[in-house]
Amino acid sequence: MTESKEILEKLKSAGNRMTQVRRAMVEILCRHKGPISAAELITSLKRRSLTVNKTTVYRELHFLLEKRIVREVDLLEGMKRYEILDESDHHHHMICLKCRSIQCIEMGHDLDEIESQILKNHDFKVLSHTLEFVGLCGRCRD
Amino acid sequence: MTESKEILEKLKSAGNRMTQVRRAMVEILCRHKGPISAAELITSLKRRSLTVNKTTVYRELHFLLEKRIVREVDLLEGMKRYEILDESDHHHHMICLKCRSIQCIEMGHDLDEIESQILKNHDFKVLSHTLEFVGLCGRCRD
DNA sequence: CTCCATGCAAACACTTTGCATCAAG
DNA sequence: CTTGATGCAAAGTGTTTGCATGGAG
Repeated sequence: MTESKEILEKLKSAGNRMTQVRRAMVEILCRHKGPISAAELITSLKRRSLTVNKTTVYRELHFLLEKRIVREVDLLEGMKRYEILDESDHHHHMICLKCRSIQCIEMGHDLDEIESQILKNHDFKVLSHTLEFVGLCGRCRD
Repeated sequence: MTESKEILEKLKSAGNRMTQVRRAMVEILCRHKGPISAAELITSLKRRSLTVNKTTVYRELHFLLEKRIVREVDLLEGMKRYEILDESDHHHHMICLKCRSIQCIEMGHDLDEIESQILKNHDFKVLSHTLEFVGLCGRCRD
């Protein structure tokens, strides 16, 4: 789990304002396992007695996106999800068709070989990829 | 390129009505390389002097989806794309960041090994996956 | 003639924008 | 005090629904 304190320090020392919403959102994003949606963030904030307008949440997410604190994840649900961006932690997701649970899965550099092949064979320089696995988790297969 | 004639025959002999819109949409989907959006379909139809309401296009796409003629593709653009579903043609996409072009890339069963590892190590049965490569095509790298 | 297909308007879900107000530093 | 953060209402975008009409078989 990435430390929210570190991130907040970094933002502060870069001259960004430290507001209640910003602090709370970074903390929630750090604690939450798996990517979280704007709506879920609002619920989480409310649980901390912080009633925040959706506009503010979306704007803060854009801010964190721009600062490369979070990254956007699209799991084909018709909405975006966000998770802390940690360059050293390359992972993908497993989405259960039944219970809709989302687990992360470490992947290392399994696609590096494929991506260098793509450059050779297709003259296309891969900068990033999205890879999500859809299926059934153990509990839902019983 | 999948033959639209075949698909239309199949649909007809299964007792489905053959309308101008259905015929045209299947043809466009077959001819178009790479996944196409609802809006692009409407433009394509207009080029054939067929002015079709978006509702009709969405409904026809759902119909083709249900009949497993097409599949949905999400390239993180905020809208869905559709392409002819051909079980024997397992491919993914390369999306250029600059020109937004979409190329298909054959992939065979490169992820089978990873997916059986996932079942073993994470007790998660992968049924399908999404894999898209984002980067720069040859022309845009010059 | 019987249904499925279609168009239109309106609703929907998620996200963004404009503008006035608020609060961090 | 200054500027970035916030709330609210409205607009935007992609998609879906309800309902009446139209056309394939």
